[in-house]
Amino acid sequence: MGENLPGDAVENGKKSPRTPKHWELKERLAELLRAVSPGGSLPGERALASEFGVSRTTVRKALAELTAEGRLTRVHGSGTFAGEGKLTQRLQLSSYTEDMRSHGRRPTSSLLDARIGAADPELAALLGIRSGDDVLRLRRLRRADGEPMAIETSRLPLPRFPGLDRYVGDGSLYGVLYQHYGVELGHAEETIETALATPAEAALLGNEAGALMLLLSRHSFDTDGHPVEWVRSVYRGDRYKFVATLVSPQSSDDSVHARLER
Amino acid sequence: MGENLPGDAVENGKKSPRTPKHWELKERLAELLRAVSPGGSLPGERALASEFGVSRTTVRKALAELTAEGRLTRVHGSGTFAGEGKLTQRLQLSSYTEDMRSHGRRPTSSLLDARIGAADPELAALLGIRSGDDVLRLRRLRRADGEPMAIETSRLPLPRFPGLDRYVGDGSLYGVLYQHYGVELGHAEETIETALATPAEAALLGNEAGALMLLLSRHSFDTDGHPVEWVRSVYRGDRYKFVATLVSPQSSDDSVHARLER
DNA sequence: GGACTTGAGTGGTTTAGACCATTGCGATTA
DNA sequence: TAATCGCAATGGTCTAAACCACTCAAGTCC
Repeated sequence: MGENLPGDAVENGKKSPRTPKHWELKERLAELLRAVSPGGSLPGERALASEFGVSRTTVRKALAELTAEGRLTRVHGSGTFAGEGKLTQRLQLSSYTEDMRSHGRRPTSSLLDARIGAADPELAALLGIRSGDDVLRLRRLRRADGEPMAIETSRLPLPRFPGLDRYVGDGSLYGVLYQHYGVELGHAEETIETALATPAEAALLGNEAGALMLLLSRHSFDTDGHPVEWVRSVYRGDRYKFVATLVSPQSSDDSVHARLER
Repeated sequence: MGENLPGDAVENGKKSPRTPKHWELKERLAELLRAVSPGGSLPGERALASEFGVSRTTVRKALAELTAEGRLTRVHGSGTFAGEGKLTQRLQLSSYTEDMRSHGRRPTSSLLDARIGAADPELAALLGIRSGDDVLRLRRLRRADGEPMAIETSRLPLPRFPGLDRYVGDGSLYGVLYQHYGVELGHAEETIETALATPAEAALLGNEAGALMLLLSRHSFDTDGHPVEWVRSVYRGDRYKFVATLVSPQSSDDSVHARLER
């Protein structure tokens, strides 16, 4: 369609619709992929390279993008398979466990390690303790139907929850906080951004190093407004999607439509 | 074709510390990068390759990841430069314009095109109209301090907003809806996931094809609960970060800590 | 039967080199 | 002076080839 781009970069009398080979190949593979049901296998890289008359490097670049988009799953030594789409996670102060169950998934969670260390100044400020105070660091691996989905690293202020390290396990952390300390969560501040998997994360997630990830940071407070935890979670970008329900800041006065202006 | 589901293998115990060269190089480059102020330049690919004794391909792979993380900016024909960190956008029913202003940024928005087309069944359902009804499609390019940040594609039901296509421009769409139709936004459902830039999007954003993107889909309703728009936005993953404030579903009864269980 | 070995096939990493496209600047020219 | 040209440097794409690491099943051995 005619796209008139006002003052944009369309000078150069010779505008080449430069389309890299690997991109064109990607679209042809996507086409080919539509005929494959989830879990089905694709030809090997070498076969694709000779079939489409390109080098294996180019095939790999196209496959890499399809993989990053979650449309392919690749298993070293085994093959390339059609992906299975994304799960969604509600952006609210609710339970991973419940969210997954409501999607008909079987959620599990395992504690990777629990360590006590000293808070640096930044972390101390976040947790409302003094620099150098003890902090409990928990790392959990979350799965859905047995498939690794996310790595969650929580940090909690031990001075506020003495003995907490003796209570934690594979079960509910929030349950422990409630039963032993009477603490309930009130609100949290959460940020979402993109990231790439580190080799260690990739190994745990059955993912590839450098894979697309969604990085969530959550700063939770109890019902009295005191900080409870600082959490950093990495979710597989090829399998996850977050959902939020947004509500208009106020009912109706003059300022509303100004605040909603776009 | 494969019958079994791949990718469920999770090893434990023996883990060869296999560290690819490009990853090790990436960390060394990150170190080198700390000594460079934002906007400063790095040596060329060929220079780095010979300096670190690796091939240019390996250098490019390391640089590609750093770029995807927003820590580098690369300009074809010019060089490689240190990045400038991410902006944040509040996840609420507020204005892009106001958000940017509150961060001291100068936001601008330009209308790329406005077209009228027929709704397919799915879109019609989302917008509360009949399949085949007219839909106004708006594409906007959003910038901060002149730098392209996002492409936003909105779709609105024309039967509900007759003549809307004559009112829209570079200005506030929500303002137009309020002034001409008395419509204010009530709530919206928003999903966030990762995506890769298409060549067209990349060209508009001054980005690279295949770059990391945050894909936002928003379904907005007015204060009466009627659908107003369906928006699909792609934000630069290397420059953007989203923030949400989460509130505990309800005050206090027995079910609360159960719902908060993790 | 059960445990082990082996090897073919797969994806993963790395190399060296060629060529293309864009940029920016210095030298040249009108 | 001002515009243009040329060219070197930069990043982008692509190839061909080698080797590594992992998987899986067929074959072998006890």
